[in-house]
Amino acid sequence: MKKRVADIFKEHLGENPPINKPKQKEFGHYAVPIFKYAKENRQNPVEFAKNLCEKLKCEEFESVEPLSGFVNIKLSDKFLDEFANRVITQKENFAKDEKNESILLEYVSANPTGPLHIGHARGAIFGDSLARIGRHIGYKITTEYYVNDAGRQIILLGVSVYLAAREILGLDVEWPDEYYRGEYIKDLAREAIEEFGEDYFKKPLEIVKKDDKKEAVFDKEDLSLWAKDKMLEEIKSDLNDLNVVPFDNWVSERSLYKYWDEVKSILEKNGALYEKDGKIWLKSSEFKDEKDRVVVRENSMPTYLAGDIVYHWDKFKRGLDRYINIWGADHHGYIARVKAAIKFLGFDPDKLEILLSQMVKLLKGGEPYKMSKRAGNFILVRDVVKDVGADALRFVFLTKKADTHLEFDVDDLNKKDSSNPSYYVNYAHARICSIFDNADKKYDDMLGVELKNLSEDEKDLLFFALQLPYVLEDAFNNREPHRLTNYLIDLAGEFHKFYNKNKVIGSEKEDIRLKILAVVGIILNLGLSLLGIKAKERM
RNA sequence: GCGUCCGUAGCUCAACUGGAUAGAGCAACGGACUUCGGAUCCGUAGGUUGUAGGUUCGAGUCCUACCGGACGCACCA
Repeated sequence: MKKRVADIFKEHLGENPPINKPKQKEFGHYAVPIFKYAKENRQNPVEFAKNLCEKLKCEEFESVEPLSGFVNIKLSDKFLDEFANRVITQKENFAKDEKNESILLEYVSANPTGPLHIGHARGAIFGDSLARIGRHIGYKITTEYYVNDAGRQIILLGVSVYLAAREILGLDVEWPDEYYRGEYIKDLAREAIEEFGEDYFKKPLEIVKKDDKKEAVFDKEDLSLWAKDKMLEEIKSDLNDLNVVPFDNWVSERSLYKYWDEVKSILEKNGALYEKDGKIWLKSSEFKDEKDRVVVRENSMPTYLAGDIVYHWDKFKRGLDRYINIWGADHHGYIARVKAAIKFLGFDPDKLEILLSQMVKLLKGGEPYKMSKRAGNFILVRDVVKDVGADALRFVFLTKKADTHLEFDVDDLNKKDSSNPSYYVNYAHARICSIFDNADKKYDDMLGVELKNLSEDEKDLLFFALQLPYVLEDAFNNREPHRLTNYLIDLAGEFHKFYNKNKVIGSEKEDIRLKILAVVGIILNLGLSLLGIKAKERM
C-alpha cells in the first residue's frame, strides 16, 4: 500500500520519498515531508508543496493537501477496499512475502548445566518472535542452539550431582569451592542413583587445593554427560512451555573440537596466531579487540574461544547470507574477538550480527530477586510460566526493546485486569469474535460487501489495521519485535474506541462495519501468532 | 582506569531511525452501564527528554564534555 503511494510520488519527484505517518489524524493517512526536494529546487517549501499537490491528484487519493512543508494525503475508499478484500481472502497468509536472503539465527544457547532462568527466557522469546516474523515475510531462517557440552562446567555438573547423591545416601561429603546448587541438582542426584546404582557413588572425591581454591578430582565423564543430557531435555521442555518453535539444529561444542587442528592451520596460514609463554595467542587486537587472546593453554588444551572459532568457521562454511546471534548482554565484551577470528578465517565479519538481550530484574512483592546460576537462587522459567502463563510473559518481554534493562514484578503479571496488556489485546479479539457470533456471520461473508462512503472513524480503523505488512518489515529489519507488539496494542485500542462510539449490529452500516472488524480480527490474530501468542476467541 | 549499553511523566516503558504540539499503561482524581462482553470508553492532572554546549530548515534521536546507573575488562564457559 505504502509502496503504491511512494510510486505515485516518484513520478513527480524522481525518487521514492519518505512516507510518514502524520502526527495528527486530521491531516490524513500519509504525510510526506518535502523540505529536501524544495531545497534541491531552490524553492520555498510551502510553495513547492502547493505546486506538487496539483500534480498528484488521482483515483487512489481522496485528497492531497499541502501544509507547512508537508504534503498530506487521504486515501480513497476504493483503494482501501481493495486491501480489505486481500486481508479477508488471505487471512493468516496476509503480508506473506518472498525474500532471497538466508539467515542463521542462533539464540538461547544456555549452558546445559541447569534449567532455563528468566534471563534466558527473554532471549528465547526475542529470538523466537524474530524468527516467526522473519519467516512470515519470507526470509529463509534456520534456528540453532549451540550446546556448550564441553569444558569445566560439565565436569562441575558431574561433581555436583555426584556429591549430592552421596549426601542423599548418607555418606560424608566434602564440598569444593565451586559447584552447582539448587533443588534440580538433588533431583538429578536421585535419578542418578537409580540409573547408576548406589555402589557407583561409594568412593569419596579427593579435594585438592589449586590457586587457593578447593577443587574436586573427578573422572566420571559418563555421569557428567548423562546429567548434561538430562538438563538438555529439561531445557527443551522449558522452551516448549514458552511456546518456542522447536530449533532446527542443535550443535554440540564437543563434536566440533575435532576440527580444531584444521581451523588452527587456517589461522596460522593467515598469520593470526603466535606463541608466547608456552601458549598460542590470537592477534585479535588487530581488529578492535582490547588485547590478544589465548586460544591454546600451556597444557595444550584449546580454550573456549577456540571452540567458538571452530563453531563460527562451521557456520560460515555453510554459506548463508547472514548470521544472527542473540547473546546475553553480559557477553558484549566477547563480540570483538569473535569478529576478529572470523576475519582471520577469511570470512566477512559484517555478515555476523550480534544482538544483545539485556538482563531482567525480577521483583516479587517489591523485593528484588538476585539471579545467579551458581547460587541456585535463580528464577526458573517454568515457575514463572506456571504462575502467569507463557502468553503473558511473552507479551511483557515483547513490549520492550530487548537491549534495554527491564524490571518488573511477577505479582503485577499475575493480575487478571487491564494492567496486563495481553488481556487488552486478547479482549479486542474476543470481542470481534463475539460480535460475529451475534451477527451470525463469518469473515468470508464480508467479501461481497463493497466499502464506500466510509466515515472518518471507519476509515481510520481500517487504515490502521492495514499497516501490518509495513510493521512486520519494520520490526524485523530493526530486529525489534516489540514494534509489532506495540502496534497490536494500539490497534486494539483503536478498535475499543471505535466499538464504544459506533454501533455495529443493527446499524445502517452493519455490513460495512463488520467487514472492517473482520480485517481487524484477522490482523490481531495474525499479529499475536507471530508473537507466539494464541489469540483467544473467548476470555 | 578502559570499553559497551543506558538515562524520557511519581512507576514501567514507547516515539516509524533527524520531522509537525514527546505518547501509552499503572498509580491519582472526575465521568459513561435498559452493554453488539464495562477485562471497555471519555475527561482532568502529571515533562526544561540527566546537565552544558555543538551540528541544521528541524534534535529525545547525531557530535563533544561532564553527572549518574548496568554490564564487561580470564588461560570460566
